[in-house]
Amino acid sequence: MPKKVDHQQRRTLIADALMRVAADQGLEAVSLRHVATEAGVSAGMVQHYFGTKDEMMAFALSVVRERSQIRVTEAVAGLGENPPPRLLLRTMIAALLPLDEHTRDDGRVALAFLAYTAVRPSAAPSLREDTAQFTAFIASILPTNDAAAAAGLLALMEGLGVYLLGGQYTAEQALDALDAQLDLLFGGTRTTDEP
Amino acid sequence: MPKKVDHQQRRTLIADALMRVAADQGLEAVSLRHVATEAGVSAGMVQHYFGTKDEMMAFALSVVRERSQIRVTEAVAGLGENPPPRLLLRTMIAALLPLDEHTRDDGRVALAFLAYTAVRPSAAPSLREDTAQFTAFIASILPTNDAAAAAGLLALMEGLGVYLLGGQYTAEQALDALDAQLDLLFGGTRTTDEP
DNA sequence: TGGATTGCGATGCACTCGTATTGCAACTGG
DNA sequence: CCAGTTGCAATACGAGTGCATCGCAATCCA
Repeated sequence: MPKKVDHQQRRTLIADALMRVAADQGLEAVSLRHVATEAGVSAGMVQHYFGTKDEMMAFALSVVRERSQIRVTEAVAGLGENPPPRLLLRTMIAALLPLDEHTRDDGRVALAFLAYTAVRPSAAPSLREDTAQFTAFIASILPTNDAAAAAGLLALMEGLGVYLLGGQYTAEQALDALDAQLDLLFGGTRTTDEP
Repeated sequence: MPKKVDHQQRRTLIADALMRVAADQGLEAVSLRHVATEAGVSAGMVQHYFGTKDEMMAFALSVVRERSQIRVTEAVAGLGENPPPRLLLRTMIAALLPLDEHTRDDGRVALAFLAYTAVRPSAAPSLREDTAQFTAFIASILPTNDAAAAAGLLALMEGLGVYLLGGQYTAEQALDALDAQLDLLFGGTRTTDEP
């Protein structure tokens, strides 16, 4: 077995390039050659690691999901053990919002994939599962234990993300809206040090 | 001046075809020839009415926005004069959600355009204005007059739309979440006849 | 009735696309 | 040391893209 090469590393390298292209030119600009150029490799190599374009897209989507997970767990890890529910929720949701220029890129890619999977339902189940898990978790720590309220909070997060990307809301406005919502859900008393 | 033809009608005919293509194959499948075939006309004619593809896209986007407006005003018109604020809000928001199979198509197109304009900011200002107007209106009829709460409600609507399209939420779940939110905003007493 | 002007179909052009195929260099296990 | 496997570059191909151009038919104003 000659030439040991880290396949996973190559694939994520390519996926990174794909996400860069998608972030500032849209998913429709993602082609084998574009991605290859962006990654600084030959088009043949991309083809070597991803037999087909759909495979490449699927992998990139999995990377996006994975990164979101990581962002959330990292943010939560900074809270120490047994954080108050409201702070926990706020931290998790804020971690998923495209608030700064860097996370905006990821958000754009995620939004592009959202529209992408809306038409190619092959990857939809996994996204559905993510959402279901998240709603269940939110409901479990909400004081009311209300499934509808949990679904609403998650939807609010998604909408904030969309409007942040579209430039309709500023980061401040989005966080204000989030905090106002948490006020509503947790009874109107602010328990965290928000500006 | 020969051959009087209703330009506007032709253009909306073509835009309709575009939206049909975009609804079930995605915006990336939208090409001059595809749209022409879907519309049952020649590719040359599409080119005749839209000098460039971007122009066609821009027009289609304007049609999408216009249709949303119409849907809302029609729904509101069915309420009679001076409807209670909560019912008014619920009606308007529900009219914008992709709740049935028919409005799902429109929603898919809107979502596709959302991702599209996230990368081509040329059409973003108009969307921004729509959102700003809507938030201002919502804030004006909310009992708390809270801008953040209004922004949150709108974001919640957008998120519900996204999740409805993705299949994460059913129509019932989405409406439950909306009603739960209105409960929160209007003080917890249901003033309308919801199931 | 006769230009003039418009509507629109047809064709061509220069690209880009995804994928299949080929060839070769590099490396490693025996 | 060399056979064999693997990594990767290059190329070719057919299909599809947006757009420019041409040509002709239909129509209206004079």
